[in-house]
Amino acid sequence: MATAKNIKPTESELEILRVLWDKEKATVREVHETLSAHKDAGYTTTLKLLQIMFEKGLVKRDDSSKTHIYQANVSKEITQQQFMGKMIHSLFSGSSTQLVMQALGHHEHSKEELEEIQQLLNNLKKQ
Amino acid sequence: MATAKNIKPTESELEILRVLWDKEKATVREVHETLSAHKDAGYTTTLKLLQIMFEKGLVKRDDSSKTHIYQANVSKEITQQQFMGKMIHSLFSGSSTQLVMQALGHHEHSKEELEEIQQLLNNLKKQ
DNA sequence: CATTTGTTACGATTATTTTCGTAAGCAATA
DNA sequence: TATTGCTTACGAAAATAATCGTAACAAATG
Repeated sequence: MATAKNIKPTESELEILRVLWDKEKATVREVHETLSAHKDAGYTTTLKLLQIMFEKGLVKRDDSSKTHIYQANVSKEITQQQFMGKMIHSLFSGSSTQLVMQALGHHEHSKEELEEIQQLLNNLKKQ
Repeated sequence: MATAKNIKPTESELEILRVLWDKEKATVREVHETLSAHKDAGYTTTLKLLQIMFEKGLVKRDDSSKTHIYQANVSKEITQQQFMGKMIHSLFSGSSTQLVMQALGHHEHSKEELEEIQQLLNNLKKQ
């Protein structure tokens, strides 16, 4: 089971993916140590989850040495898009504009960030 | 169990909330009929779900007549914010700006919509 | 009045997700 | 060599979510 397109990671799987996206490569222990900061589950729980994710193709691993080394097998960008799509559909009646307005209106954005958004907006308007 | 702040609706519950947000008030049958369009589950499944949601405070109901009339008890806006917050945290490293850019970049927006966003952006820049 | 139809209540089953306990193996080290 | 520590594998329990079957009842209808 090499690649896993359109497989939706569960909540816990997402937490692990976040660690892997951040670290690029990691052992079970490293992942578990990182998660431990704000969650408490046993080591074997993390291990099992990674094994399941491997089955699904969400991660790949190098098992050439005793201690396996894991790596994400789905990109952060694709996963973001997947979840965004789902969210737009289920909470914003399919309108990504509504979602954008919501996010803009209800969260803090620095001057620099607003400018960054303005740039992108300008580009889009040119089309 | 009157109000249910910070209770996260499940996938199925969200589907039902969508119907209720749209219809304002509805009987179990109406909800079920609507869902039937793109999902197939038995009538009692929808009923049970609505009963559970009532327990949790996600919906309220008028049971003065035999056929109960349900109504959402959490607003679409609050729910949107909840999910957005979760998403920003779990997939965009806490940056709502990144989320906005993603949504702007990867989805279609009409000229009118872009203008609408520009308006909001202008307002934000004034602060 | 008897029957059919539509409704709620609710226990129970099934499916999915999360968690953990235990076994087995290997490698470092006492 | 024996022990200790860290690792994977894996079955199974616990927790959560979704589904349905059946009973009970009331209102409409024949």
